[in-house]
Amino acid sequence: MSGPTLSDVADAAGVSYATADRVLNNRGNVAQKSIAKVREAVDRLGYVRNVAAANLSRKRVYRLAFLIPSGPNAFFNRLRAHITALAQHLSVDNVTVEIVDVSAFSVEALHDSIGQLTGYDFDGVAIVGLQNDQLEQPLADLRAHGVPIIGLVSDLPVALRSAYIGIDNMVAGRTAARLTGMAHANRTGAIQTFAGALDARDHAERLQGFRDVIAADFPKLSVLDPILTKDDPAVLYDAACTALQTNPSISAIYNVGAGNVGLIKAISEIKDTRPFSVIHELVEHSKQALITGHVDLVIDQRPDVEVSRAFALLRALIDQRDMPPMPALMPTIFVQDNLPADTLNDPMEAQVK
Amino acid sequence: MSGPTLSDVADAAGVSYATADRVLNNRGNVAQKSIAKVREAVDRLGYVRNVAAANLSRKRVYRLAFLIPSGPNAFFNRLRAHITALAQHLSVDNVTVEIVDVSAFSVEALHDSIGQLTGYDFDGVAIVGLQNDQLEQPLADLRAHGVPIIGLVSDLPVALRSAYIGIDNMVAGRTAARLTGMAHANRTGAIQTFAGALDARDHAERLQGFRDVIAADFPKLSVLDPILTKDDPAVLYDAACTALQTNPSISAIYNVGAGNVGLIKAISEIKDTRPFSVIHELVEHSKQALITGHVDLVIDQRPDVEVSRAFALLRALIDQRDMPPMPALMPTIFVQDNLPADTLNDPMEAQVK
DNA sequence: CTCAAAATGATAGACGTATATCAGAAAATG
DNA sequence: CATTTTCTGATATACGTCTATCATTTTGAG
Repeated sequence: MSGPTLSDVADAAGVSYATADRVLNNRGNVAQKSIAKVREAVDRLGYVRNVAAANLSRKRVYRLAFLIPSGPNAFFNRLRAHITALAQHLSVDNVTVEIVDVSAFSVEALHDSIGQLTGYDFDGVAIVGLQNDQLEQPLADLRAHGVPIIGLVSDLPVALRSAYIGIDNMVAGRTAARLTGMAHANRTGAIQTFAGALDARDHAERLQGFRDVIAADFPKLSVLDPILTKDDPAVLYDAACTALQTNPSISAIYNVGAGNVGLIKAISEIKDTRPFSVIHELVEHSKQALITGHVDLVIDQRPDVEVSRAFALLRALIDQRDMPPMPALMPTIFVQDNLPADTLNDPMEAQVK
Repeated sequence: MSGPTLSDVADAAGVSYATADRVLNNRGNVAQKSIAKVREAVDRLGYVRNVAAANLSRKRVYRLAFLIPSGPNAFFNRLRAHITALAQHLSVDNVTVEIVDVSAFSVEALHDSIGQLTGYDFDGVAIVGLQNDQLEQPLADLRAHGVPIIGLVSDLPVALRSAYIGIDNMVAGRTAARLTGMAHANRTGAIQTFAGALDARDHAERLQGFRDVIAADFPKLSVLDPILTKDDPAVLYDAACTALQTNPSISAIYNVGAGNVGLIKAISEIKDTRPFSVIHELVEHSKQALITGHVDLVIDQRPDVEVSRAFALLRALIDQRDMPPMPALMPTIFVQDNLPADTLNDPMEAQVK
């Protein structure tokens, strides 16, 4: 029924429990011959360590750290909220979480924060990363301490993390394009795009995916070059107002970045028919914009799913188990009708339910 | 660090471990006064039972049963596949699953199957249900045996199940309507609808949601009365061909039910521009239809998410824990660009073709 | 062959809970 | 008050693993 125990393995291998234990927890001082015998017995019997018993015995606690960009960005606040909410429920399983705030998009700050992690001994770390060589040193140090590292939302240098949890931004851009194209119903049009900065990899990828699909499948549409906004609502507001007044042929708007409060404000001030509008990340203000009809679509990366996966993955890595089945994350499309009911900006309120 | 133990609670309550244990596992033969003292101590110390230790001690196995409609329906095959896949990975946690096939949509068959569950002693049961009074008796029996019951995909009589996991079909219909409306870009049009049967609650609800949104927000569109198909691909094929030939004003198609193989075939045979097409449930053939461009949208209820929630929920119910945070399930929109990579194929599917 | 080093076996206590047994105390009954 | 009934406490064993200790055997080097 419930599988073989380590004693069974020891018996089958013809060694003592102590030796089998030495092999499994590689404590050293074991002859190669014995190691082989035990490994063979493990395979033959299909032994899997009873993690519950093991954790009970060694009073295991999973001390996890999440490095999240600080600042007013609503998406990261939502991410933070999901982390704390889930962490509270996982405290039953001896999981403790520390959220480390990192100055947004600063390589230096991230570098230092990762470096400091080595001091406290965390058992696993999830990082909203950057693709930058400067991060290699502290990451390698962390790894050397045997700490599993995963990239979250935005990837780290590939060689130095065990996994990445986040969406494929090219796919996100393609999805946005597909629906924008559909909404034109074979009419002609021009799509004004906005981005925070083009050296932000996710922004560039979304834009690329968007362009690819429009070019391939919607020849009557043209994609206007992105206006760069630094994700600043004020900049976005001004830019959107100007663009809309200057170019009456704009039939759609797509912002690959953040700062949507400004964009929504600009759209809400349009008197006649507004352009078809697509933005990213479902947060309180984008949700409201869907409901009030100022925006048509929100492409979301489901931070709740990402967070829950991050926890599961880190635990699996720490226990050195194999991972549960996890199909690739795909961007989710929200319209005003399939909005989740929960509040997105207030973690405390969400708890109450 | 890791919370108080039951011994701590006993001490705090001024009773013996044995008495504290009697209270927590309500073994009876304990004075009201003692019960109160223990309860108070539990609250005061914030004691939570260490489930891992408890399960270890009592060699707990979670024997779960899933009652799933049998037959060639691709969606339910996919559901089955997700159940077995996840079950395999949960075997580490002593979870065993039995999938009980039930003749599709037959109240009598479901009645009997539920009745038989009482014999084998399962620890928790998930049922793809029907809203029918006849089911109350066997469900009540099961409950009397202390077996948690949840409705999956399609709900059971509300009073007799602990929870329902599935999407709101009204929302699904509304979502379909919103996007169909968008795709008309303010043009006029007529939408031909299809349904398996209108006494199937999910079909009726989807249709209702669809109609509501079109009526409210897209006055230039009309919703044609549904053609009833019994979810039979052959019927659907014939009906779709006839409708499309007879009524050239059809600008869109929406099938709230199954049997899409037939519908897709009919659409693929159209020579000039095909109508905008929306169907439900991402399975291998609907995925292919998206890729080949015979269908524009697939509204999916994410059976993988449903299954994983079902497991988590059943375990929580069995352990009498409180549940992890679970925001309402919302229908997911797939276009050809945000398709999951994994194969949705399954053995049954091959036979149908 | 000798002696240290390396490897192995045997075993015990701990983790927190479940379950059972038995003796003894408190309460209810007449 | 005696007697049954109900309740309580004390204690032991088990679950599967980790960790540690100590004695013993095997191996390798000189």
